[in-house]
Amino acid sequence: MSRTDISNMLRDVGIRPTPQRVAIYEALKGTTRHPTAEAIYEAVKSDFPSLSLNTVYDALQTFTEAGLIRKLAMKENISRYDGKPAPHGHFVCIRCGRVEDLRAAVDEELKRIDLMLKDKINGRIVDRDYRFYGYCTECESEMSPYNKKS
Amino acid sequence: MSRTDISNMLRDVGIRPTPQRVAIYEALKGTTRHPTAEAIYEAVKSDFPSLSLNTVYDALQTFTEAGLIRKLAMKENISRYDGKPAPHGHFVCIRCGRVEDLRAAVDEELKRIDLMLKDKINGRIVDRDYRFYGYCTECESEMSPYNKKS
DNA sequence: TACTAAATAGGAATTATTACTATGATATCC
DNA sequence: GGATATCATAGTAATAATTCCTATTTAGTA
Repeated sequence: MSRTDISNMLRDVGIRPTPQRVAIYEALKGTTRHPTAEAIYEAVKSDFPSLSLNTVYDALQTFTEAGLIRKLAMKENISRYDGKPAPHGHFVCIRCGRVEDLRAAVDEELKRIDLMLKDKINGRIVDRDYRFYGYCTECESEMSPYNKKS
Repeated sequence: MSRTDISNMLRDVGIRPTPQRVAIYEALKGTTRHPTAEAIYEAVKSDFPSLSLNTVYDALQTFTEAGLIRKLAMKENISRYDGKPAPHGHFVCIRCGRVEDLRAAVDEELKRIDLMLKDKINGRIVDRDYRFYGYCTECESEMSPYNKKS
């Protein structure tokens, strides 16, 4: 998605496509790392030196309210952001902190589950986040008894 | 569960059962409101005036690490705590902020789903939180066109 | 009862996020 | 196309949840 495309898309949903916003959106879309506001700030700043962290927070909130991206609640109380607007699940490593999307196949299962549960839940659902916590494969191997650090 | 029972249980898992800790644990177990540290502090303080908020934070962390309770990540970046240690799902109202446990029947479905997904996920899972966001029934009725506030 | 290790509480420090505001850019209306 | 109103940016300061530090107290143990 080119910057022009992003620009048009933002205008379509009623968000004024400033250069900062386009760059912030582009940065978030270009990664699967679920970055923090700070990380996005650092990434965009390199080719946008005057950028303010406030602008990043403001843009992320604007995008979230428009449903273009989503805010992820993290136990460390530092928000992360996800460029994929459709509901999907996550795996969070409780050792290194990385946040991974679940594999597409798993997400398909979860979608089926949504339909199954929809009318068993009190209240009108507008979003969901199936979250798994554990040790990612990399941390698992680093923690292996044959590969202990300390 | 009496205070004596709590005391013994804490000792069993290697946590020194001080009066503060017992009262904090009791307060959290006695509610389904998923309170914040601050809320627990206020609740316990009434019959424990010398209590420090630090002690509440410390106790909650200790209990969480021991697997007795769980910490819930919230989008507002204010942690809430859940006295039920077993994995279960939540419904979060995006209007009033309340956090409800899912009905037992739904949790049963989710347990079955866990088994189904277990070996389709990379990494070793140690916990999960199926989270639905939406409007609780009370907020829905308050927002109804026949009952509009403003 | 004395000893040791850990818990408490108070204050200070940290830090993610928000609020405020002057300046600058963009869009709208004529 | 120019004047004007609206909105975005960026800087600073404010807010507030959580953590850090430390002297004092308490609980468990010999």
